[in-house]
Amino acid sequence: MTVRIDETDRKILAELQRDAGQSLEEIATAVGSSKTPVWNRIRKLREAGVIGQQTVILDAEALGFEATFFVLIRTSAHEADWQRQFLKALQERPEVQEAHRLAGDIDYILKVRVRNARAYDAFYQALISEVRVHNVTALLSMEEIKSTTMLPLDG
Amino acid sequence: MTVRIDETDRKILAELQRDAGQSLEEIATAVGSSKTPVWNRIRKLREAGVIGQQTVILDAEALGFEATFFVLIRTSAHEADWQRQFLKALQERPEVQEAHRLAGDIDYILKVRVRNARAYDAFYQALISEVRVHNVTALLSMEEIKSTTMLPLDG
DNA sequence: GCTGAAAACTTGGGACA
DNA sequence: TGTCCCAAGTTTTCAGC
Repeated sequence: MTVRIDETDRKILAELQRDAGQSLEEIATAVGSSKTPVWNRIRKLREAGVIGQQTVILDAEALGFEATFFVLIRTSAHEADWQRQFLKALQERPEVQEAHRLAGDIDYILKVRVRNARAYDAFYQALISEVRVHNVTALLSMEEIKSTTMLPLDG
Repeated sequence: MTVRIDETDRKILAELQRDAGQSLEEIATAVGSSKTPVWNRIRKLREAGVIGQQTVILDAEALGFEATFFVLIRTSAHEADWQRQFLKALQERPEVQEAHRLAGDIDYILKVRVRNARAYDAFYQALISEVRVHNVTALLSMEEIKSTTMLPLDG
């Protein structure tokens, strides 16, 4: 499960994060190695699960997803059964882009991407009808200042 | 700037989101078309900026990024100059994966990914020394329940 | 705006230092 | 482990429908 990752692996991962569409040769040049060794490292990192999904970042606004909400949830129900149901509800709803269980006062935070405020309300009503929650605060994003999936691997 | 996107475009985008490493032929089959038309559509969508960065999702924990914080920021400074400086600070810090300006009571939310709690503290100290903020609440993630960049394009 | 095919490039793997 | 090289497959362009 744990993989030993050296400097070259880290450089390869940084290149792949930056642009996964590059040819093997470009990556090899960028990291100062050549095709076969780079290819073997990539294969190993993929097998180890360090490299996951290869995807494309789409322009959410251009596709009509104009509202992003961060939802802070407090609950009084802490039983295993409630939690299982809540997790299942989140996994099933594609408008939930992120969900984290938190330490402290607030129990969960969600990032919810929807077409408009009405679509958020529909989501909210569906959620609270499926699972009991104690208190919900929705924070509406006015402007996405920054959004990246890149990890800083160069340090 | 605005592109007309039809059903076929939407299917292509959904396929690319799901797996950007597929061959043109696989995508063409999946959407019920053939290589050349699919290729022309992809090119147009790329030019229009609907398709952005092509990347790879890495396993943050395997790479030693073990702490995620959501940071809620209230400020009393609403001058353009302060805002410019704050935005610049966020853009420059690679540990900030998301930053949104919010409507209402809380002014900004950040998602910050760091190696450990000490690294978060270093980030926090650096941030408050660069820009004046009124009130900061950090929410520590205990568990990433869900994380995706995919938009639900099938509806 | 599609089909089909040709040209250029890329991948994935084998033989060898 | 890395370098060189090849066959198979893929991308990109283009003429014709």
